Amino acid sequence: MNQAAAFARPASALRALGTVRHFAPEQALFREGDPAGHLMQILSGVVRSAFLRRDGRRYIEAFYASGDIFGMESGPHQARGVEAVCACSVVIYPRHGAEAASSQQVFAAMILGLRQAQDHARLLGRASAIEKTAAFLLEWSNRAGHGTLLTLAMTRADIADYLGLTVETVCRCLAQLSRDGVIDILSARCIRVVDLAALLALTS
Amino acid sequence: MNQAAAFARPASALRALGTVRHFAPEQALFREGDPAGHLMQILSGVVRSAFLRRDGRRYIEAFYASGDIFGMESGPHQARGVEAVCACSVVIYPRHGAEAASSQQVFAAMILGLRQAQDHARLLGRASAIEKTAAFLLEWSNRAGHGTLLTLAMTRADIADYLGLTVETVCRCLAQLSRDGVIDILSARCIRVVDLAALLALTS
DNA sequence: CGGGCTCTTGAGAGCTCTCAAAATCGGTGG
DNA sequence: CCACCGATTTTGAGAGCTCTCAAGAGCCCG
Repeated sequence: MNQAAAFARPASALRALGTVRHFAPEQALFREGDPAGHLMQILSGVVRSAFLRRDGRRYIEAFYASGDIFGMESGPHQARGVEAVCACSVVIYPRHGAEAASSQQVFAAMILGLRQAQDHARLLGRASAIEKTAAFLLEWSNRAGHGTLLTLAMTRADIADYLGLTVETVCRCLAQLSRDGVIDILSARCIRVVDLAALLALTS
Repeated sequence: MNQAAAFARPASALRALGTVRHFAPEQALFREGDPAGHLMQILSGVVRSAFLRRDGRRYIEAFYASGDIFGMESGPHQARGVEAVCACSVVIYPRHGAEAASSQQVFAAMILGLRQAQDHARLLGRASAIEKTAAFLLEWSNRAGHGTLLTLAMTRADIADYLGLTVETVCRCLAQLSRDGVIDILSARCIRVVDLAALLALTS
């Protein structure tokens, strides 16, 4: 999963083709239904890819953080909005140019994206609320490297919409994990993983 | 979604590199943890890609039918079993040879696979049992072309594990759709779609 | 015709959602 | 620096949806 970090370095060839842009929290990277002929790579910050259902509920397809490349699958598909979760910097390049310049890299990013989508589907399909919450913490624990201190950029609502739960259920699960001594909730956005093994045990 | 059919024709260049094999119902196309250095394309029949959780429950990641290409994402990832749902024929070729011969085609198949995985995740994340069931019927309705008569190769258990539901819930939802006049259950595996618009309305 | 598997239907339990309200946090202006 | 305000987070109580457990019906195959 942290293969993503590998893209940060050899991206220089790509980087030359792209333009760096900065976004404020909640700002849209592009509008729904944008022609979408471009790839993006996160330099810093966190971004979310979200759908809005007819019934008003939101589904967050993925969070993208430093090093992540995405946008390969966009096209005349379903409208999705990509927004900054916090202040972030992004490299944007035209899709076809990028593919030509570094198809190998784009290919690798797509395999990674495919695996992540499959993992996400498996998580949503067959997991209890507590398991989903544990998996979420584990995912960001891996992204953060080996430190046990997580600083979450997103709100509980973001987490809930990513896990297919409600805000209240996410809160209750986090409280449960805290009560069980698995995590330590320093503040709402700052969580220390106390018992990594217990989190792993909740993941299948 | 029926872009898949497009691969059936220009696949001849690929086909020359691969070997055609036939499988009996329930037979494994390869074992879990197989080196997995190959791509596969379905010629006929239906195949499923499944995980077994520690708690014994099963998760079906995807069904593959005629024309579908898969195997791009396999690697030292998570063990999954790929089995024939019914008697089927498959072309198998070494992954690297195939990539070299027709990277464009493999690339397109991966984009398709990525979108399908994302669609599946969205379905599992934010949909009621009845919506999931409707989406499943719609998916196979699209695959079957414009006819309204569906012949399902898989059992209710397969459908349930694909949708993240139980067998009983799938039965109840199908019965509900039948009672509402949306579908007509001719036999367990043979369903006629009576009101396509109603199915679409259940999909967001 | 019998046996086993799949499918269907019912009743009750459990988990998550909904609705509601209190507590906490972060930023703004005095 | 402090008080205030809105947004976010947390906690509680009850409802609803899906699951579990159970039994009957239908189907295929020997």
